[in-house]
Amino acid sequence: MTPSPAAGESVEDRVLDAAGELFYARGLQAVGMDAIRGASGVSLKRLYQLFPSKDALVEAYLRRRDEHWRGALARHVEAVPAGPGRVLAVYDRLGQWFAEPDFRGCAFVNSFGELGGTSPVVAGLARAHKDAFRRYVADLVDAAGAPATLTDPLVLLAEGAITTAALSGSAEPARHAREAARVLLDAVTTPGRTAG
Amino acid sequence: MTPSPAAGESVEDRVLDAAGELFYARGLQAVGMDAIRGASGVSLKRLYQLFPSKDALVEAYLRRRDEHWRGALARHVEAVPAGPGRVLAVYDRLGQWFAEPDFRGCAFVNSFGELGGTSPVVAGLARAHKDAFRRYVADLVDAAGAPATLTDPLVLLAEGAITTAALSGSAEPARHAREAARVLLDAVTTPGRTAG
DNA sequence: CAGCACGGAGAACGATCGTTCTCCGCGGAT
DNA sequence: ATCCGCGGAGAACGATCGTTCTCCGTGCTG
Repeated sequence: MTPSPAAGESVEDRVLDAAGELFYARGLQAVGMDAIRGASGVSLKRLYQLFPSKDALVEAYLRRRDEHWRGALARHVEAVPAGPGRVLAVYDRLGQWFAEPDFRGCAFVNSFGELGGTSPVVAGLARAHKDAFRRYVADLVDAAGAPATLTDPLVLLAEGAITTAALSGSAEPARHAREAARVLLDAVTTPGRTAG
Repeated sequence: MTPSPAAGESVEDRVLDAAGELFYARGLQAVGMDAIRGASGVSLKRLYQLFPSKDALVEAYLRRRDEHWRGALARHVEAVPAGPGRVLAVYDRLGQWFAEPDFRGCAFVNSFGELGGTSPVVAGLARAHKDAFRRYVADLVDAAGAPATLTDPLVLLAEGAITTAALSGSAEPARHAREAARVLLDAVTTPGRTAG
């Protein structure tokens, strides 16, 4: 039906690809609809036929980013054998991500910082993304036979690694988080003293 | 010299107080100079005499916030006896902060997410703030007699707690981070097995 | 070939924002 | 009492942006 001049992707995908790259690199408010038109090659008229407003495009961007990000994580994690190794694989995936040349932190944290105070939609999508990530880690912890109390510390390490990698421009935080996670897993497997 | 109608604070302080509250609550770009004029009661003409541009005001806001934030942390930490307890006191201070009614995450992370991709000044100030925090934690770790390798994991826990508390609207992450930090400190004090 | 619906390019419009300018009233000096 | 200069209120200006509209060329239908 609709001709696809670049590749086999639909016009909507081309728009979302271009918009996603720009939004992530420069921030939501800094990217105008005109820049998206230029990057996607889709006319303004068609843009507004596909998405009724910039807000709707931002929402679509965040929803798609959530899917893609969690999909890539799951694919990486599920390539390693079931067990505690899958928990550690989360940090390996983070390390891969941090090393990507255009990495600039978590799109949801960035969007929340920019618009979370004003836009309930953006705030809600960011919360939903983090909740889904936490649930995923909780499932991995459970499947590894580790106590559920480990979930929150492990999530905090991941979250801290993302922010620290973004600000410092280094992929090192992934290794630090992974090592700390291993210590936590060991500490709970081999109970030392539990001080008050 | 300059009359201070509200309290003993200078006009510059009144501006920075008002601008800081607005910038933090709504984001940098969402706050216009007119809103700052309204909130501070300082005329536009005087605003531009004190700060040559909005960018300069943003920079002054971030510099002052760095000072205040780290000052409050140091005051809290130094109220507890020297030793490992001071490391844990960091997370207690975070818990206090998270419970403040207008808490909305780290102002530097938020600003970086919004303008870090565009403004080298904002990116640099955010990096400097995080570096200073890391150095402070490193000093506490050192003073506690703990190995320096603990610094990075402890910082990741703190960073993750800040982000998670902001997104979830809960102060719980401070407790989780504190407990994980205690386990890490214990694990290194009482060496269990160190697997490869 | 004439008529027509569609889509693209980009102008137009209204709103907002950073920044500057104008106008006016007040307080101090002579 | 008159003049002067400072500061405030807010209009003005130029730029940008989201959104819509106009105009034109193109390809299909009879």
